[in-house]
Amino acid sequence: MNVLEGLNKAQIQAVQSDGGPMMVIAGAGSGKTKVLTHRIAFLIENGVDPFNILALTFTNKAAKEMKDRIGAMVGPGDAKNIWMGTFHSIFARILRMEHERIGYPSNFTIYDTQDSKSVLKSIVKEMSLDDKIYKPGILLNRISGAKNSLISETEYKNNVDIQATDLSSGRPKIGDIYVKYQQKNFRSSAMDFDDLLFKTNILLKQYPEVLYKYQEKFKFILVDEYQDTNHAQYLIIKSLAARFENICVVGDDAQSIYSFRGANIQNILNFRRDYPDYKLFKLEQNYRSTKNIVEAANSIIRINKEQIKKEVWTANNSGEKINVLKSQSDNEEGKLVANDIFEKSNSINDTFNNFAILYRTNAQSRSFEEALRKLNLPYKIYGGLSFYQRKEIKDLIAYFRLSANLNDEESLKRIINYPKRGIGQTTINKAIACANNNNISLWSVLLNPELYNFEVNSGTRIKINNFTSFIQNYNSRIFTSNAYELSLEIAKSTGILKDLSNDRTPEGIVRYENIQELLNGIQEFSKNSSEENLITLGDFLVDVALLTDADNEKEEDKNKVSLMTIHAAKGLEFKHVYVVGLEEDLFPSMLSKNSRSDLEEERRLFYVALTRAKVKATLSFAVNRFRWGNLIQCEPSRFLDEIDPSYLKNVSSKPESSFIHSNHGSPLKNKFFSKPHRLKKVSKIVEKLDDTNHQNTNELKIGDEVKHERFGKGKVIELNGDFPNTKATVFFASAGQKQLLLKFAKLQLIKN
DNA sequence: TGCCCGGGTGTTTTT
DNA sequence: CACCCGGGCA
Repeated sequence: MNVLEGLNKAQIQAVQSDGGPMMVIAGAGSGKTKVLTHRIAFLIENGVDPFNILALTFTNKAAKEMKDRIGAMVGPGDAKNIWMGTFHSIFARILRMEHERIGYPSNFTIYDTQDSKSVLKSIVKEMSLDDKIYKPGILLNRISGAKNSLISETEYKNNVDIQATDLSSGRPKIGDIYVKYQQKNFRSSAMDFDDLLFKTNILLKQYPEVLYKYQEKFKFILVDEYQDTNHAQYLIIKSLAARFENICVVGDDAQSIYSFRGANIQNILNFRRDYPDYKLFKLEQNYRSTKNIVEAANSIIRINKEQIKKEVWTANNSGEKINVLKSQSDNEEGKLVANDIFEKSNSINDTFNNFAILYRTNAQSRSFEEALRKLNLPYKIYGGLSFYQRKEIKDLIAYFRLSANLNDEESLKRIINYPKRGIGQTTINKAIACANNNNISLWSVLLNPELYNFEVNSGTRIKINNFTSFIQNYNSRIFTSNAYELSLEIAKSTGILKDLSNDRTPEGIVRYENIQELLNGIQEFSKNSSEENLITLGDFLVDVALLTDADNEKEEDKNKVSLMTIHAAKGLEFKHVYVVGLEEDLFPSMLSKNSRSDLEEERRLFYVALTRAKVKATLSFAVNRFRWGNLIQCEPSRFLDEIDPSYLKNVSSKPESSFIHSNHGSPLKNKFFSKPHRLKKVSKIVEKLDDTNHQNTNELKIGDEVKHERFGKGKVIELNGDFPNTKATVFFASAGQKQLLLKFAKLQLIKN
């Protein structure tokens, strides 16, 4: 197959561009993935060794799909040799290979968010701090933010600004917690998600020979969804690409929706600065959606101030106008949407997998589930509690994890008394205290109590010995036995299987089935295992923490209505999309309304939601909704006002032919359009924010003290260029010298 | 040590 | 409303 076949002119130019730095700004539905896959195929066909290609994606699923598509073009053998995956999985792999340099064993455990929070919780307890103030979520956010800005625990404690921030928020001990958190994880031979990126940075910075090795290896680097990379990821790419500068980044600033995770538009600006001779490609033709959808989406995104200019257009038909559904309650919203799907799937004979319901928060799924179930429509919820986060799954995997890494304290605590074996909390707490005092792993304490002054009575001692000795047995086999055989044996002999099969409640049966499913998954994983090529449980564990639900889609889920958050829908497309819960304080979220940039991110999120639709988009909002257990009144989302009304049908509170009773159905025609005062209010706010923005830009001078959302306090040392492209060089206490384009950077003037 | 009940509390989004 | 945690009791 010709790798240029079926591409338009702009796509061809990007695909066959020479090496060197290049950036592809790709509008929604413009064939971004196509360009990326074809470019990789193009490189291989032109003699680039697949082993020299590094392709970083946002999800494992995207990586797998891209690999398949490339395999179809250049052959599966070549495709298999490309290093393709998420940042986290690729660099976990490299860290395991280079583990000696960072002082970790190669079999380190990757802690997921639950594990990390649990570690923090025990630290707060050990330090006797108030757990109402030091909440694990808040702590993890702070630590995660620090790591993503490459601030180590020592730097964190020494940074005056950070300390001042923590003091003023009433949490001066976060630095000490960060220190303990790193110590404890190290003792457990464990890394959290952020460590994978942080330590990769350290590795590449401290060991030039390692950096050199991977620079030589990854001669061609491609990054998907570049708008959603964070600072730590940016630095990794930058250093790896520094030698050959064959770097190709693909993204769309209008679809940047992960700033809460540290993603920053700054990375796109940095790209221009880092590679001044870069080539820019813009993909602006949308192949996915109807004119109505594309133009409605354009009318929304235009309102944002922070964006790179582009004109997304389509040659597709106009299509149907966007429908707006109004309901009296969240339950009625569920019924209305389910009913609409029911009718449509009948009348135009579209299968259920062509329908998606997209919402802002996971908690909204309930009313849609109920309504779909009542109509007997098959559906699948993505996200929420992932398969791998279920208690029973985590329990069994904890046995595997502990067997692979005896130092893993979180796993040990989880299963030392599950199923019950008479080792209680008091005993465990005592052992943990000894581990802390001696700065040694919990496992070592259990193994040699007398060495670390761990006093237990002889009965408990025997129980502990039983436990450690059978774990040691698994430990000796985890890298040498067939994965399925050992996992089955562990599930049986620990009593987990029996324990669960005794529980005949509906939930208990589901739990049992989940365990079976996990075991089946492991069987599938190790089906090609043989004497020469043994596939072990250790192999399975390597990045089980990095797997998500989307990674193991099952055959029977193929024809179902999809329910998911908009974040989870990124990169996907459906013929019929329902964007629901369009109410103020829900979408846009209450928490986003204080800052202009957060609100713009919500708007981008809405843009992403709308542009998932190929044929028909439907928007929905409810007038009343249950939140925190009581009924509250809701106002329609400002986003409904912001769409150019010429792309909308009128509001209806009734489906056309209704067999569900939607009583109280005064079809409030254009209710939200007919509220000019609200419109005015919104634009006033926009104006006001504009003013402050201009003020900053115009009045800023050298020597001014400013504050940046992410970098904190800093001093302006240089100003270049004329408004609106004024660029400031600012020295930040926390982040060092930065160049910022004032129209993008949110600088706040503190003192001049 | 284990289990059950009641109160208090909290919601964005995820690798 | 749903979950988690802690207290009280067996």
